[in-house]
Amino acid sequence: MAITSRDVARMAGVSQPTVSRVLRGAPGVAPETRARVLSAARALSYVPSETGRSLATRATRRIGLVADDLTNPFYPELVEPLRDRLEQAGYRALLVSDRVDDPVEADRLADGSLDGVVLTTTEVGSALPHELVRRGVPCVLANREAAGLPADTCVVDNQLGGAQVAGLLASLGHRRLGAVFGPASTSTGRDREAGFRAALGEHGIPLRAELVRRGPFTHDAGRAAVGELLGLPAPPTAVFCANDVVAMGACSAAAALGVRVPDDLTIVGFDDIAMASWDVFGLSTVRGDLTLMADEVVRMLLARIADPGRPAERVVIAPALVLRRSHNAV
Amino acid sequence: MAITSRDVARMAGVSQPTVSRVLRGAPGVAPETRARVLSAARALSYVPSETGRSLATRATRRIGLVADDLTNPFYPELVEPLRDRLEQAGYRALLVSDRVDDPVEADRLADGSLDGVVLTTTEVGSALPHELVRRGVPCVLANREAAGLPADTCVVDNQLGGAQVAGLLASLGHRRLGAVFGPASTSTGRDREAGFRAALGEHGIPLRAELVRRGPFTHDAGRAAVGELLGLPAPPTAVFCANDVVAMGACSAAAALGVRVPDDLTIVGFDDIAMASWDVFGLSTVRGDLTLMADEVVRMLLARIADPGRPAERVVIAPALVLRRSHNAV
DNA sequence: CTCTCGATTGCATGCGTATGCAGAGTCTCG
DNA sequence: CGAGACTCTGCATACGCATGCAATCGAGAG
Repeated sequence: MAITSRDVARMAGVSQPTVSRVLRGAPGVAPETRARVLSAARALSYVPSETGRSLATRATRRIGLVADDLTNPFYPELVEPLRDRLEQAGYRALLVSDRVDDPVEADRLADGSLDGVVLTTTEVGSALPHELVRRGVPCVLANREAAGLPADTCVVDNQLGGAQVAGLLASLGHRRLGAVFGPASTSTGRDREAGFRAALGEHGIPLRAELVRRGPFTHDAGRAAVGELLGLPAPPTAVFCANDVVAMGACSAAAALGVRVPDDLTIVGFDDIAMASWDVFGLSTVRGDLTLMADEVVRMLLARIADPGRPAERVVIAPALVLRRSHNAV
Repeated sequence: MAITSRDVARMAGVSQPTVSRVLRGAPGVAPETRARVLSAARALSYVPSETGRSLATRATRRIGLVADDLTNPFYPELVEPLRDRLEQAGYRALLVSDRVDDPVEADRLADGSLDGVVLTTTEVGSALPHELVRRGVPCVLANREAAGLPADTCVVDNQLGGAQVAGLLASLGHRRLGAVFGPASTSTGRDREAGFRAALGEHGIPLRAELVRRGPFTHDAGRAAVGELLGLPAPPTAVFCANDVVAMGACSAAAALGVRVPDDLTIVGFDDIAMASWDVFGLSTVRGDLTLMADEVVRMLLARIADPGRPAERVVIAPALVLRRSHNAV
């Protein structure tokens, strides 16, 4: 059915291995032969079968990018530079969904169709990364980390980021703070909270339990949580949100209740996704350099593919406050 | 290195083909043998090689989803139901980037690593879909269509949607209309514009050239365009935007200039992405049922894989106005 | 003119799985 | 008790490409 290297060989009057050598640019082929093969290949629209090649070389030049929820705009923004870097390195990036609950997911990632995997939505208790490491699948954790896992990791310093927000709110004079933290099952949610709380403590600012909410990294969670906070008798003057999407939910809550941002309420997010800079939000937030993260992740992944036995690395990226218009002094 | 069916066979004391039969659930294997094989497979953490299987069966059970720009939230929302439906049908969905300019992209999609392709970001002049059809790669166009291409297609009735918006604005009494149309190189951009213009004509409402802008489907394009329109001596009272992201750019422009929505400016988008319902936007827009689109696309793709010679189908999905708070009567 | 060496190219085979076919038992029925 | 039917299982091979090794050819050296 499909055209194979044999068809090309027949047409060019050479053997199949010669076709293989020409198309891979292998040395030791006479220029005249090379030209004849290339011309035959073009005439037949021949495309080497990835399957055949993979079977023979035992490498697929494909990397799986595992992202749970693409409708969270953070992930496309992380996936994009990862894809670029991988492509530069001669690998194709394949986005696969993360059905953490599904035990066959590990099988799917370990079925030999991928040379490596980048996990971006690992949870603290996820079995997937352990499973992959156990099976010897080269694997890098990006964005989120898993405790006690000897795997290459690249994360933003979320604790420092949380502390930076605490410092900002303290310097603005806020004393009645609210927070919508992310899931404790994620290192991002946990670390941002820990850094925020610790730094608040250093500034001698309390964080009252009744002004703290917790939820998934979604707009609706932020909207519901901040809606509640704003309905309290003594609402907070500032809210730290687990990430930008949650912060936008906070903006929604404020908009719905007629609360002005930043006049009546300071909102700070985390991630600095592209939307954060839209005028309707003008969100003050914390930025981690995802391009740098992609660089490091790809570097580590390629190193591990080349040498599966190398010790695991952990790269931490410094965050930076991005000050826009959603914060105000008291 | 990796565990193969031979290893399992050796451990279970059977032949390799028997292992293959057991793991595929083929009939004609004694229950006792089946149990021994399964136990050996489990003990060895054996996962059948997708590559070997693909080579033997000449099918990969993988479908490529081609989406140009995942940072446009519309695409994740289309990709998600597509992925679900494909998975239900026993296929894996692989998101691949669309480098339309790159001529090797067609090769990558036709290298035998995919059983079929869904194109979501086709442009009118794209060579890719023609190339795929020519090479016999089963292929469905979703969301956007390409003229004169005998390929299965599923689109929203964009002309009707544009007409519905025109009707809405007319009924609200708007007479000084602005528009930010999408690229003429996309069927969505072109058809929405055509339907809008035609219906305006029927209502006897002019669309002045100086109030029309055109640009890509991005926030920044909408922001810039509407910023210009609002700066005119006689700005429009309503703007129809090519899609929701552009409409959100319009919201940004209004916010930046202190123009109130909908009091001073009516904004209508297209697509009804999830963000459109956020309180900060409350965007009135046009909805196409992407779940239905995914159903139809997958149905057509599977039918074509089963019978490559079948005639091409074209399914059109009816749009519906979604009225929120970004529109107002004059 | 013969020998050696290098440049090309073909041969044979392996990668891991699926499958048609044959062979070995087992069972049943006459 | 024998034969045909049926159930299992193994054998052989194909899928498309890559690669080690041998073979061939030509050219330059001696």
